[in-house]
Amino acid sequence: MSEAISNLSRKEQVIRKAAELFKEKGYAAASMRDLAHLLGIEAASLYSHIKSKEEILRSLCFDMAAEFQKSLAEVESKKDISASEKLRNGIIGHIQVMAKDLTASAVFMNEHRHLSQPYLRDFLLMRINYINRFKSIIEQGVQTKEFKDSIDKKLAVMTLFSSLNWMPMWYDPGSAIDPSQLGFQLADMLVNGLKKND
Amino acid sequence: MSEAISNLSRKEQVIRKAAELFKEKGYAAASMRDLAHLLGIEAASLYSHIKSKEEILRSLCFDMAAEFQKSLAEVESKKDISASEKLRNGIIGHIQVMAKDLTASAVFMNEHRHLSQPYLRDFLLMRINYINRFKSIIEQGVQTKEFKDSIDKKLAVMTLFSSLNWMPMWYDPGSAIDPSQLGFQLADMLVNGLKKND
DNA sequence: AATTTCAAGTAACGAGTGTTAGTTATATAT
DNA sequence: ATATATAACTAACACTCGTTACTTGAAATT
Repeated sequence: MSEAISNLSRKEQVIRKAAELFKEKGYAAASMRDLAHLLGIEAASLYSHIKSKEEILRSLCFDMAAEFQKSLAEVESKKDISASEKLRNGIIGHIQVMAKDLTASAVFMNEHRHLSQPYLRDFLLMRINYINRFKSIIEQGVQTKEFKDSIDKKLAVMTLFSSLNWMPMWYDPGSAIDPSQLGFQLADMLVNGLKKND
Repeated sequence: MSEAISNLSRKEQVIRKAAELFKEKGYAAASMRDLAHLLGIEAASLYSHIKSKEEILRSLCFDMAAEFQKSLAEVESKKDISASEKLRNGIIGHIQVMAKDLTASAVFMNEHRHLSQPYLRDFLLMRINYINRFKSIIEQGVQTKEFKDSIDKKLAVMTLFSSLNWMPMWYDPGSAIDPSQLGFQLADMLVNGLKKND
């Protein structure tokens, strides 16, 4: 079935262009005719490759979610590691997943709310689960007294996620700082703060 | 002209409801018929109070922008204050402005891109200006050696803004932590980090 | 009591939406 | 050479969109 392969290839072209469009204009404001025009075809022709507009969004959101999941599971699997090291690795992993596809990451973050049920519910459950696993790492760090106990844990974890999730909106992959440095510095800033600690 | 006052009053009711709707569904996905239904009137009746859908968005975005502007100007006006104290005050001020209207803040952050030209251009220029003024505070802190010079300044300021700007998405005003504590802790976390510094 | 203002209503417009049905030209496989 | 699969096309559907023109009943002002 070599059809399947080449079909997938063209389908992925459509999905990637859609990601760019969704990132730029937002899912709701992006029309299928816009997307078709970007690809140089007619709107109806898109349906040779995809089932619906929302199928594109689903595929973008859930593929990213799976990659985040995988990255965090790998960090969690390593035993005998301090909480701050675990947190650092989690942050770096998250950044690396995003850096592999900044466009899809932006869609994942900003457009997931346009998923219909039951997909939206599933998505949000996965997301809460992911956040809670980071929260556990922070709580572990508080217990081992690596981290302050003065800071609200929900605040801490949401601040962390806010910082991570907005990265695709401003990060320029052609800039001086590369993704692995970015992850490292971001982790340092969140764990150690801006202030000199001497 | 008592008409102006009562008209403004009803107009503001419309705008506030619109803010809720825009926050929940996004500007593009929110229809004037949705908004009218929430207010218990017909869609066409909205136009007794507002000129267009986008006028609502403009008013939400630029009113918030003015408040942020005012808050930062006040912080900047205080002389003989360390960079970290200035940054802390800037963060607390920003959070307080947001906390006064979480719904409008969410729209300000997420929906401004649906402004048409030339409003979008104006908005983005104001925003860059605001960000750069925070960046100046950070640079000042690096010069006085309060802050590390190892961290990329763009990264630092964008991380800061990401944290601030996502707050309206998760903060529950009925929760244990109140807005002024939130601002204080957020500032502490970003300046000093999660780690204990002893 | 007469007039004006306010906030709503009805009806409809032109344009744009996602999507379907059915067709066709080109490239590939048999 | 023939059959198949791919990727496009045209035409159209039912629907929703923001908005305008005009009207109406109630409240406030004179």
